[in-house]
Parts: sequence; structure tokens; C-alpha cells
Amino acid sequence: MNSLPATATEHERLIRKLASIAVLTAAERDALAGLPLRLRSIPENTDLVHEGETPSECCLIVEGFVGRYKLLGQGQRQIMSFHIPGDIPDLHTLQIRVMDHSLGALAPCRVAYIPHAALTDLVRTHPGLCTALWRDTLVDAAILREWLANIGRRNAHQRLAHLYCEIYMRLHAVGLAEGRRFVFPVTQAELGDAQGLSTVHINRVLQDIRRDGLIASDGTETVISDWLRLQAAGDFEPEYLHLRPDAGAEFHTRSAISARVVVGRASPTLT
Amino acid sequence: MNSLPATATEHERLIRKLASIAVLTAAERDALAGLPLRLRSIPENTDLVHEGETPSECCLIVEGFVGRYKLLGQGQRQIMSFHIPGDIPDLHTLQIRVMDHSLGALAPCRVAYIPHAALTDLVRTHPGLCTALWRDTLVDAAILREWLANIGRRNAHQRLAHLYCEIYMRLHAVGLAEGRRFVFPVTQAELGDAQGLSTVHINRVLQDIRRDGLIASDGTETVISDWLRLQAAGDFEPEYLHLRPDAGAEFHTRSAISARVVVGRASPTLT
DNA sequence: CGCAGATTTGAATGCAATCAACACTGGTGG
DNA sequence: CCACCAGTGTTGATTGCATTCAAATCTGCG
Repeated sequence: MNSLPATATEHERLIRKLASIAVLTAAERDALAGLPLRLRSIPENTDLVHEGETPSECCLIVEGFVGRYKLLGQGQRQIMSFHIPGDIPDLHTLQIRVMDHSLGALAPCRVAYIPHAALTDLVRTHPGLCTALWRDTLVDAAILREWLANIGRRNAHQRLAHLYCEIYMRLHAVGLAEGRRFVFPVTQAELGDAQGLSTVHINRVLQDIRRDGLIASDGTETVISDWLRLQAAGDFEPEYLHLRPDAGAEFHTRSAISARVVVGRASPTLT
Repeated sequence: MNSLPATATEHERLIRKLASIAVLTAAERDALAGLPLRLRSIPENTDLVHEGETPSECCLIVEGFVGRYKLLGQGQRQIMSFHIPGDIPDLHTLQIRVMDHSLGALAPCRVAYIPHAALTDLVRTHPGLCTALWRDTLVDAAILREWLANIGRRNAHQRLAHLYCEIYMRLHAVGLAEGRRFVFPVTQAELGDAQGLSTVHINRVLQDIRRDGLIASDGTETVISDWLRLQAAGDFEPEYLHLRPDAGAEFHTRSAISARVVVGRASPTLT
């Protein structure tokens, strides 16, 4: 149940994601599984949607990595969130038609487009899914708040450590991180635009963090070498992700939650 | 219609706010006007709700000023948003039970508590209000994104100019700013915690902005002396507030001309 | 008046940006 | 097959915006 490797279907990705933050009934899962999807492959560094548009579909990320960003007056870029498979980063267009930011593929992506009409039907016929989708946009906002605190009040080392904790936990919650390993295909320039730091400084701080033995990187994959120290370094407390206990309980270090049975065993070969 | 002075009732405040971002039918206004409210006065510097709680009511701000904040590990505070009369800053507790941040009164407030049960009834019987409330939380998130860009990529002068533009437009949209005057009862220390800057630096930058003739302050009220130059100084474009045209159309000056058609991506080095 | 909170000013320090090269990688085309 | 190129990562030197520390007003208020 915990491992849902790259073979998952598009609908499974979405269901898995929503199940990580809300309780879904069997009927609701079925309804989600019946959503009409239009699949597309998106090359790296191209926009899924951009600022000013009024899309009539939402993008479900099936594979890859997406960044939400704004371009500011002086040509600077601020990346405001990272999005992973299972996310619908423009779900808000159901209620706010015009995009006030852009969504770009940070890595080659497979995206499933869902017509707005299908989603509005869904929430009308399934109030529980209305709740779940609303909740999804609220978790998105909660993550945004944590990023704001991160950028506003933490130094570069803390920011990066915190970001790696978050990305790991989110990937883990949808079955995309096994054994504290995961792929995080984001360049240092993009990390800088996400953290409000320069590329050069990202590079130096990342070296520090690697040298301290908190994370390591073997080519395409990132490994968290010392989860507890990384959490401490990033002042990271995962409550803001609002994950359901069975998706994240093992990480709630502060609030004492009973140990859970680990289903997915440590597989020597990953992915 | 545009002026709704301090005499407005609690329900009118809420209706006025929602009408500034969504279309409300007569029936929906009536339903809102029938909401049960429990009124309370909150002294300055006390919390309405705080992190970790699971409230069973939402707070409608009727009068005063509220800040949403988190306390970080090293005793620092990050204020993540300001809230004004008409706002329901903890509306998200309808869907996410546990607060991941606190709400504090930055000025003496009058607050109307609305039971969750009344709100869930409301959205069940009035789908249009479900849409409006969902949309309200999404506008909240859009403002958060702009704050993130503000703190991440703008310098202190731009940040403060931008903030003053936003506060003015939001107050104006609910009838609380006449003639570019408004009360903004926030200390420089609080501004610093909101902008990720030190109190001392806020003080110096505010002096600059006043000296440049962008804003002025006569005791309790703030006046925007030069709206166009303040907008320019803050790189401010109001689309992200998602105000309905009759609430904010007069301000869409710059962006109406320079349509934001951004093709391609920001190259981090475009010298 | 006396006090606490808020604002203001000065001086020294520091974190991160900027500027400028250089190394490394994978992909492209001659 | 190799030269070339663009994107990415790395390093050094310098600059600057903002912080920190400290203390002096200013303000409202009991």
C-alpha cells in the first residue's frame, strides 16, 4: 500500500494523493477513477499554464515535477511552490478563473487534463469530494504559509534543510520515496528562485549541508542521510502538511502518535 | 454603495466582503444575513485562536485588525497576513480542523463567532455560497503567494510600498478607505515581522518612503500621497487580489495597458 | 510624574548578492 | 569522432543591504 511505483495509473495517482490528506469512501474513489482525462507529455522548461490565462481544464501531474512561479517587474522570478505527481496545482481555477501566476515543468512531465465541467459535476454529486478538493487547496495554502515563514525568518541553511524535509515527506506520502531516497530534479538556479536566494549561495549552502552529512546525492537521486539532524537543522515540524496519520504518522516526532505497521518493506533495489 | 462606514452591522461587513470577490444573489445575501453570530470584543495583543487548537467556530472580523502568525523555533515571529473587517481568517478550519498558526488582534477588535455547523448548513443549502467561501480561501492563498514573491524577491522599499498598496485596496474594496485615507494600526515591529525585516530597518525605509512623498501619516490615519508612484515603487499590480470590477476596476491602470503576455521562461540571467 | 511601548538615530557587523571565471556534463552537428 | 555549445555546478573576491547592538527621544496613559 505504501509503495506505489512508477507504474501507477493516472487516476491512481490522484486518488493516492487525495487519500493522503482526506478520507475517501469507495464510491468517491470510483467517482475519481471515472474522471475523463486527456493525457499529454510536457517537455522540460515549458509552461503548462501561464499567468493571465483562463483555462477550462485542470492539470493533474502524473509524472515529473512542476513549479508555480511569478515573474516580477525587474525580470526576477519567484517560484512559490513545487508540485509532484498527484497534485493538481491549478485546482483553484475552478473558482478563480484567471491565473495570477504560471505553472512550468521543471522536469519532463506527463500531465492529465481534467475538464472543469467534469470536476464541477463531481463536486456537485459527491459533497465529500467537494470537501476533499477544497481541503486540497487549503493544504496548498498551508504549505505556502510555511514557505513564507521559511523565507521571511530563516537563514539559508535552515531554508534548504526545511525544503528537503518537506519534499521528502510529500513524496513519501504518495509513495514516491522509498528508503529516504527520491528524485528531486530541480536545478540550483530554481532552488534559488524558490528560496529567495542567489544560485551561488544555494551552491555553497548545499555543499555545507552535504558536508555535514545531512543529505547526499548520487547522480539523479537525493538521499536523506540523517533525517533527525536534517529536521533539526531546518526547524521542521510536519504538522502544516496536514497529512493523514497513516501517510505521515511516523514523522510526527512531537505529537505522540502510536507506531504504525510499516507495510512497504525495505527493498534493496529502488524504483 | 462604496462607502460603508463604521456603522455597518456585522452581517453587512461579511456580505460586503464576499460581494467584493464574488457575485451574490439576493437569496444568498439573505442566507448570510441569517447566520447566527456571537459577538465579542477582543483587546489588542491577544489571540483569537492559536496554533494547535481545533476550533468549532469561525471568526468574522467586524472591527479592528488581525494578524496571522507563526512562532518559529528561535523565538522569531512571522506574520503571514493581515486581516481586516469582513474577513474570516480561519475559514479554513471548516475543512482542516487543527490550526497550524495563530490569529492575534493587532488592534482592539470586535469579532463575531460563527459556529461551524451554521456554515456547513449554509454551504449545503446554498451551493453558490460554497463557491463564494471556497473562493474566499483561494483569494487568501493568492495574497499569500504575492507576499511570498514580495519577501523572496523584492527589497525593503519595494516590499513596504507594495504592502501599503495592498492594504489600501483591500480596505477600499470593503468601504473602509475614503479619499486614499485609512487607518492601519500596525506597529513597525509588526511590519518587520510581516516583511521579514528588522524593526530598525522598517523605520528607516518608512522614513524614506514618507520623505519621497509616497505616503504620509497624520496621527492615526495613513494617507497615500502619490498612488501612481507608490504602485510603481512597489511593483504593484492588483490582479492577484481578484476583486470584482466594481470593487477595484478604477485601479487597474498600469496592467490594462501592458497586458501581461509572458512567453517562455525567465532566464535567471537576462542581464 | 513615571512608566512602558513605540519610534528614531548611530555605529559596527554579517549574511547573502554580485561579478567574474572556470570546470563539468550531455547533446548537436560538422 | 571530435569540436562546439549551452546549461549547470563550483570557486574566489568584492560589495551592499539589512541586522544587531545600544541608546536616546517621543508618546500615551494610569
